[in-house]
Amino acid sequence: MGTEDTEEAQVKTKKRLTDDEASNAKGDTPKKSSEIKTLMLSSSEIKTLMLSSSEIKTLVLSSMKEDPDDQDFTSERTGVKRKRSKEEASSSSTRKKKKSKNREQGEEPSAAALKDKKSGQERVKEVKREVKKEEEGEPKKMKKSKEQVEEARRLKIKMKEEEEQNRWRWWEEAKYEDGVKWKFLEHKGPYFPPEFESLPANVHFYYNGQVVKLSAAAEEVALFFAQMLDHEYTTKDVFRENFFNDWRKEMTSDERQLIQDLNKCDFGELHAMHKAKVEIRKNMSKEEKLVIKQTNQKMVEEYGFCLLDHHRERIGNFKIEPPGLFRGRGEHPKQGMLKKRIQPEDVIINCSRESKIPEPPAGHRWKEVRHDNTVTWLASWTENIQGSIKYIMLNANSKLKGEKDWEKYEVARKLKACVEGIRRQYTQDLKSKQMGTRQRAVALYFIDKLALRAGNEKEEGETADTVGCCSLRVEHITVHQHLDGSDFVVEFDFLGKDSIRYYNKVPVEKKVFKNVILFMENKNPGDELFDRLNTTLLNKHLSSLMPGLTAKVFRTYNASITLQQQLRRLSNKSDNPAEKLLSYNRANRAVAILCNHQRAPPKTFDQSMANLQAKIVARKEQLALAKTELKQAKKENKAKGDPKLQTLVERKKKAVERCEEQLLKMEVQATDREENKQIALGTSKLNYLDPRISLNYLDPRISVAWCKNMDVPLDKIYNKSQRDKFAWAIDMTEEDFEF
DNA sequence: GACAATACTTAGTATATGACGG
DNA sequence: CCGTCATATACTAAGTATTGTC
Repeated sequence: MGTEDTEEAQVKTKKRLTDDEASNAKGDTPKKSSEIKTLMLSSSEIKTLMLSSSEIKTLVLSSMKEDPDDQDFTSERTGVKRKRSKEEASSSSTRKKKKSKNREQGEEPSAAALKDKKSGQERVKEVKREVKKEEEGEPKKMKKSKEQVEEARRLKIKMKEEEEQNRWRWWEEAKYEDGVKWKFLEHKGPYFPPEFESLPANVHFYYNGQVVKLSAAAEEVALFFAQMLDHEYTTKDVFRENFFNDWRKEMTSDERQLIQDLNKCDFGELHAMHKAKVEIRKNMSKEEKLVIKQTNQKMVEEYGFCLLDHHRERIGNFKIEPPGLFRGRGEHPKQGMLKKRIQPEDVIINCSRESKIPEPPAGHRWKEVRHDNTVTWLASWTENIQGSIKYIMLNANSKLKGEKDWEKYEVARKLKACVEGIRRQYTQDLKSKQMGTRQRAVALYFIDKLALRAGNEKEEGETADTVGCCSLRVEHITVHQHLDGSDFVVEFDFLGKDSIRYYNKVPVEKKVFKNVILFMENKNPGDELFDRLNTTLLNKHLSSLMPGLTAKVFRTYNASITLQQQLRRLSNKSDNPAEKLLSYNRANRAVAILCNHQRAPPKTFDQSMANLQAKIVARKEQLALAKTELKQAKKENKAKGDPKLQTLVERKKKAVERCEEQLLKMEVQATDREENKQIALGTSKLNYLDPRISLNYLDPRISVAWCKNMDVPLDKIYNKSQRDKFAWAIDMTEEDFEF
């Protein structure tokens, strides 16, 4: 029901409230559109690993799972591991096992081996550099370069294999008992941002024209504001007021006495200093930048990983959020408030009882150290703006995140099996005598058909005024008996998550239409449309229809099923690679429209579009030239038959091919972007469709299977981190996979 | 049963990175 | 080799959903 409609891709207008009113143009759906992701992978794959001794140790440790006596693991932990290994052996028997064999042979990445690996990676880099030089160089050097290309390729493949071997294939292991997220967890604790350093003596703050030397606390907050001066944030009344209030709280009483009016504050020198610093950073020499890079890498090595059940896992956000001025989205009532510096005394650490407990920074202690293995976070603190809890958690490529993701798609697939029944039921419920049931039915209809979010209640005045399905108000809906040739049209206009506007005119079933009118009767614009319904009630009902079913599952289900259908409809095995990618991107776009995913347009959109067109023209010329050169070379070759000329012909041929390929690619890219813009501009002046975000809703196995079917290399579709994140799907998916 | 607390996913924006053309 | 630009990653706000508490 929902999906067919999405295929028609009704034009939807979306944008921020603050933007100009859209023209509500109901244009035709552009016939072509998509976005080519040019993926540059090679260099990221060849990341130079700075192996600290700690990493080597952890790697060695994790590789020694077959040799527990040698380690400081408790017998309990090793016992668990042994048991799981056995289970793994039996449970994975139905799956592909070829790759796991190396893992079981207990290959030990000794320090020496690791060093070797590192040098291998460096070699690849060197070879690549040289290859680059060669390509531009003399033809006679080609031979050598070919060898080196070959070597580089081999090394790359070897590294890939190595990485594959080191990967934790958790999806082949048995799951833990309910609620248990890990058996062993060790980490270094979060990384704290550097302390504030007072301003240099030659940088002044002025109040009412007079130099004022601020206390350190006040100075730090003043600098937060000064740094943002270029942003329009700082011109908003709410922002300024919130900032000024919180700033004054940080002042000494003398300062507070003096500084009473933000308009009399002159942050000019602080602002200039900040800009100068940014400039200096930008103009740093290569060497200086390298030093910074290496320092960062060391930091990642030390704080960016944890040890979870014998496996070294990347942490997603190991840094404590630095202090600053809160920037909410949309018309946030708390924008500009001071986000305070977090101290170790605010932080709760979570890890194994028997692990090495992280050391708090010198002179500090943790708020608490707990050992709760039913949660996935490593550290947490309470943030002062909303009073919500922030967590340090693992990277998306970790077991904990991956398993949850997988589970999510499995629930959505289960919904596929029973969605027809559920639709029949809510269609029935539209006629219910119970008001609550009817409201539930209409809400469900919207959630299913339009992929609306559930719409939890929010505390008024705490956040921007945004809504989802259950929290829609009368003012967000307009009903039209007839509109643009359709009957029973409901017009939605509200701000959703992140204050992104949702604007849509949808023809609905008559019963739905009548109900909406009924729900709106005798209500004020500010009243709730579904006054007898909330997300808890809705989800209670849903979970009674199918275990694990909640409102958001519909978004996952409808997005994934749409992608699958669109891919089947749009792509052909006989298409050329660029066309295949275009189809893939178009299918993704259909999902982005469904999910109302947008972003601010790049400031330089028009410029870059023009650039691309110019490039295409240039490439066309180049192609023409290459063709004539090829002809010329062929002619000469025929006449003389020189072997040298023969190779020249070959080269020219290659050049022509390369040109054609690139031209095709660029043209597809141009089409894609142009169409993206068309969709966006047909609906809103300021926002663009963002097909990338839909990733959260799309079962990666659909894409993996599609790649296999279409003979498209996976790295055309997923970049490195996406491939890491979806390793489970890439490993287990065959070409006959069906969502 | 309301409501607050908790945990975890989703999402847009800012910034870093690195490929590519000049 | 260097600047420009697109892409990748970092960051963190803003959602969803469940659980605990009174």
